[in-house]
Amino acid sequence: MPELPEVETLRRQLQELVCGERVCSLDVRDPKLGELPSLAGARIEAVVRLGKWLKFELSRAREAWLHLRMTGRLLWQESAAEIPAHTRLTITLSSGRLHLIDPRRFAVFLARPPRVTASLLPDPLAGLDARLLAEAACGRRMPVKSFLMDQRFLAGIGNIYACEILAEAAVHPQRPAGGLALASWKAIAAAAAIVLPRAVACRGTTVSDWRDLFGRSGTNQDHLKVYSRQGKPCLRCGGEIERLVMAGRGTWFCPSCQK
DNA sequence: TATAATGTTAGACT
DNA sequence: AAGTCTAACATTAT
Repeated sequence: MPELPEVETLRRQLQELVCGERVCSLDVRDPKLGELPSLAGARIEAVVRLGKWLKFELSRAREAWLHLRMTGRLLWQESAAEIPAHTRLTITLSSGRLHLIDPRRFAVFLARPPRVTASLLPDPLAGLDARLLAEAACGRRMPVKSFLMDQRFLAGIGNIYACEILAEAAVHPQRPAGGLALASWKAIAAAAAIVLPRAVACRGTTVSDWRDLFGRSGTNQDHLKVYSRQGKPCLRCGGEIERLVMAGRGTWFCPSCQK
């Protein structure tokens, strides 16, 4: 579910809310989470994002890593309200409780850094560099959409934002990444600089179940140009948005605008 | 009932 | 060898 803008939304809200707080207890409700870090007594010093990973930096050089995968979300509760359905983990702090809610149960929570966190290129929210993109894609025949979503190259872009960035850049998702001209990479970098910060400002895209730390929907769904819009008119040319399947994922684009 | 869903990855195939 | 595709994970919603 959550991509870079959604995870960044949580990071900002957490940083504001729980920094300096001490962990009272950790309540594991789903054994599938496996061995969990012993966090009780630790103080949360910072919350950092690496791609779609959230890293909690704790006192005494401890840390915890969270990846929400498809349906994971975090919910902050200050009162002793009922524990929501699909809660897999509850972290109790002095001022409230943090629930990991995750119907599909794909999310992972680790005491150590995951095997692969570093991507080749800088964080997309800091701005993509056309030259670096062209260099990283050089010689690759993989489609540009797969390239944008490949966390080894770029960390944080998932299916929604790959589709939206390519629509904004007017680049066809099936174009081989290695064959793109520098002008196309410039268009993609410029598109990402519009799409991603706007999605962060909107607290993410709620097309089904995404909610922020306080249970509120995001508003970026109002800005989607192609995602999930097959058969609807392109907002730029009026033509029909098409859907195809790439690497098993729905892929939406305007065939007349995106070449 | 069948299909698809915001992610990742192991294993098969080319 | 490198790149690409499929299935699997588990559950809900249409």
